[in-house]
Amino acid sequence: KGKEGDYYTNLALKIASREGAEPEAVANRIAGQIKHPIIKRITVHHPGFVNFSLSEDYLYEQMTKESSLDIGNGKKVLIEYVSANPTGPINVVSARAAAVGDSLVRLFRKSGFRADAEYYVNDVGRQTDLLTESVIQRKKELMGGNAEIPENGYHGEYVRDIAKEIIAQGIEDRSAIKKYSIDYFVNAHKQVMRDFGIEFDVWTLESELYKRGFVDRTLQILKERDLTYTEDNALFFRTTAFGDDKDRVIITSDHRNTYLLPDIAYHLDKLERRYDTLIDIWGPDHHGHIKGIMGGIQALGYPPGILHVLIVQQVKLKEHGRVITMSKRAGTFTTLNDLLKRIPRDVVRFFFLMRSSSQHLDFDLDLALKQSDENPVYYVQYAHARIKSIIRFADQKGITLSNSINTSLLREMEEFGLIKSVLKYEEVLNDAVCNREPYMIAYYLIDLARDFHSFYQKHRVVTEDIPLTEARLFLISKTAHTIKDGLELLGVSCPEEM
RNA sequence: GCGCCUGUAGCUCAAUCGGAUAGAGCAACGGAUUUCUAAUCCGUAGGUUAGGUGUUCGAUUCACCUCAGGCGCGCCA
Repeated sequence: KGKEGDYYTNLALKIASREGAEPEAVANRIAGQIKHPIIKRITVHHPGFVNFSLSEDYLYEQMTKESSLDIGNGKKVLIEYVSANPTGPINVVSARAAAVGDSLVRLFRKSGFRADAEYYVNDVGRQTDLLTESVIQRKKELMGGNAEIPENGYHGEYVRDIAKEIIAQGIEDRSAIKKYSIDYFVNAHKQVMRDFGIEFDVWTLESELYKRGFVDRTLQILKERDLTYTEDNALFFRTTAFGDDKDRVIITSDHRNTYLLPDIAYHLDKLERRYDTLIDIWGPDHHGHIKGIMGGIQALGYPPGILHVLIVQQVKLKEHGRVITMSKRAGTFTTLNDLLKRIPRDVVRFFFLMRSSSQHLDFDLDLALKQSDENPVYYVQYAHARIKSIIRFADQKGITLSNSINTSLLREMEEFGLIKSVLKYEEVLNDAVCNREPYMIAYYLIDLARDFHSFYQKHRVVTEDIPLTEARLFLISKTAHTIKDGLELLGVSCPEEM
């Protein structure tokens, strides 16, 4: 999009600088050589930009075509996200990752990929042991004893809730308590994901990877390829061979696996399921693990480019102009559950997707609660509801869309604005998928809604002029359809009336 | 100390591979509706892009330095 015209290129400036030529002369030569029916006008501007304006006939013609994007060619993509540990509730960063991940799955599917959504459950290891011990201590406390919560144990109120249930059900055995505690959270996570409108295709348990031998196989491969060594009684994986700044421990001196070994095994499992691309969505505290996993992928013989790790940045909750502090230690962090209790799902989704996921996000609770023009999600939804209302009105008048719409009756400035905005959708989809950034859709929808509202303010749709009415009805139904499609990609509902 | 993210209008954020006069929303101010939804529209104002140096036709964007905020640097996940 240029300052003038619909598209621009800086090609002349690039050529001129390489050839030592005069930019505007190059631009003029380019402009002089391009002739195409879809281009109405080409202009050259200082210092050497070439601007293209599309012809009206081309725009009219495009309006009558169904838009679709197929850049995936049926390639398989696996998007793994949230994967919160079954040792506590889902926090706001994971909630944001949930919104982003789900939207990406929808985006990839929309653009011709075969995309699966996956959730990984770390149901093995020290954290689950700590949870188990914390529950046992709370149980002891509830039965009249003193709780001795271990160092780095879990202090949240939910630990007490689990202990109560365990007492009520008479569960005594440690391993049974462990299973009960993990199941408690896995089920809770499944439920809150459903409440958030997200269905995962696959839930993979870490314990299953052990059972199916993936962890042993991974270790064997690393050893065979001479990528491990023992130091201080611990087994190291030579990640420095793949550009890491230090090697990583995979088996501790007291013979426990660190997270890294099963994580690499998990990626082996994913890769053997024959995906063309893997996408992992992680929180900001995990960026240090990228090199370890990338090293693992390469050690297993796969190109590093097959995996894309997206770091979703942190979320700051704000209320009454103040930041709500989250303290894990005190067990007072805000969860996705809490958020959904207070704020409509559509708003939570839209707010998380309104910003680039690689940027820090301020979540303003006061604004989210407002059902007014300050809240952009309603702005977009309202445009759709307004259009539907007009279509109902036209219907009452007996005007419905015929097969012979004359789109060339649309000649007003606001009409062209809206036409171009609608036609831009395909490009926006492409950008959003290629950049893996759903916020581009959200931005676009706000723009599209604005273009519609501007048009609406200036021109009446339903008039005595039937051919024009039909052309405008066609334009706005196309707009409504696009809004609905876009909101679906964000996982936001699209009401018929408001 | 090292690494990653961030710093753009009062606030929250855009700005495509380095491109044109840095754009939106909210807040502020001034207007608009006898007709299809005012959860709307139009206008005004608001900027040393944290600061500095460099690279070049051109820097919010790239490099280096300084300042400020966040996160990570465990044989936890």
